[in-house]
Amino acid sequence: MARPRSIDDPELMAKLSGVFREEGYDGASLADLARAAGLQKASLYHRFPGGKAQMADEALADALAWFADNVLVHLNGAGAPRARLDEALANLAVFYDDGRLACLLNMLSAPEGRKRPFDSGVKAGFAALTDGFAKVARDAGATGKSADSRAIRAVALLHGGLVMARGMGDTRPFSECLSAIPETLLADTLHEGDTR
Amino acid sequence: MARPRSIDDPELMAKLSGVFREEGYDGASLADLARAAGLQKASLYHRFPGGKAQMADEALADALAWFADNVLVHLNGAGAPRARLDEALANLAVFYDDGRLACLLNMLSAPEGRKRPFDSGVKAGFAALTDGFAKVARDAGATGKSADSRAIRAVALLHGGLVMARGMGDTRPFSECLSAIPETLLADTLHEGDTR
DNA sequence: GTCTATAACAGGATAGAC
DNA sequence: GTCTATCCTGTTATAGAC
Repeated sequence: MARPRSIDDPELMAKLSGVFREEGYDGASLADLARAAGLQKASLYHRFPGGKAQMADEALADALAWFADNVLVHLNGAGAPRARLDEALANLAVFYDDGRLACLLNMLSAPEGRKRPFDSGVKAGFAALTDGFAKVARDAGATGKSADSRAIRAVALLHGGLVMARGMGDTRPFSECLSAIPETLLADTLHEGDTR
Repeated sequence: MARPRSIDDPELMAKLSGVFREEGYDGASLADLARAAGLQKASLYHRFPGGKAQMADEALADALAWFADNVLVHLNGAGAPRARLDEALANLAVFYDDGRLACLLNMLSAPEGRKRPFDSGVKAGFAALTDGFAKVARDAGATGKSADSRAIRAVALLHGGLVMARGMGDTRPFSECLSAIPETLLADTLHEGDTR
């Protein structure tokens, strides 16, 4: 999506992503990133000539790729909508460590008109997830317009749950919101309070 | 809640809040804040001896006070649940400028264990809003446990909608999420797709 | 109370040795 | 490719005149 991606150490990217997810783009200093990576700042600049912006860029591309492989593939795949959705939600719970880890889409989208070329990646990430949820809703029988509405609400529940979990220092809001997503997307086939 | 609050220029606080909401805590430099306030950096330090942290602290206290006066007062007031909720949602739409302005609760909650004494304010803000929504749900007939779940989902919809709107540069997700809140809180009395 | 000026420091980024 | 050492800029913060 974003960059052709040369071969790079996945472990390194994971460490860098962790810093960005915890500190945000501005909050993450090169010292933080170097410490987490176990490298010197100059070494990071050898891997990322574009500096911090490139690190964030690749971290985002990495996350989007993981999303595509572990979440979207289920949402957009074949099979029963509810089963597909459960697979995707289970992997989302893993990705966000049950609400303990923030989302790069939120952490990298702060400033409005300024620099940051992340905007297109962030936008694409939200759109891809929304589309995936919408497909599940349509496959479950929702009309196109209703499916779109439900998908937006589902994405908002996911990210709102993450924001709440981080802000309150409590992962329960995230769990609550995740469990609300099936009802939100598939209300025709599920009744509130049923066996789940 | 946070500080006794000496008499301070509301206009100044509004300007500073705007910078924090747009740039985030780390992204907001003193130069940004001074420019927005129309003051010199040293003047800001005269008003806020505690520096940037105090500015953010007071901005948050300010926002919480506005919330209490314009949102919570309706949610926790008397009258028909739906009418109270509509009042609160209308004011929320104003506060967030229909999704164009981010929420301080999100912008100030980034780092986990670090410094930042905002955590208690952020937590209190989420809790107060959740409690207000829960009260509306209970008054509309929901059981205590169901009301709590619905309230968490409503808060998540609100903040998730804001995150989406900012990330996608489009206010429609925010509007969609706002309109989903009544259904979420009052599902017993409203059916999806009714006249609103 | 607000200004000009500046000190003290951290952050991002490079040079060059190995 | 990774290190040590360093530069330069922007940032936080303070001193002192008005």
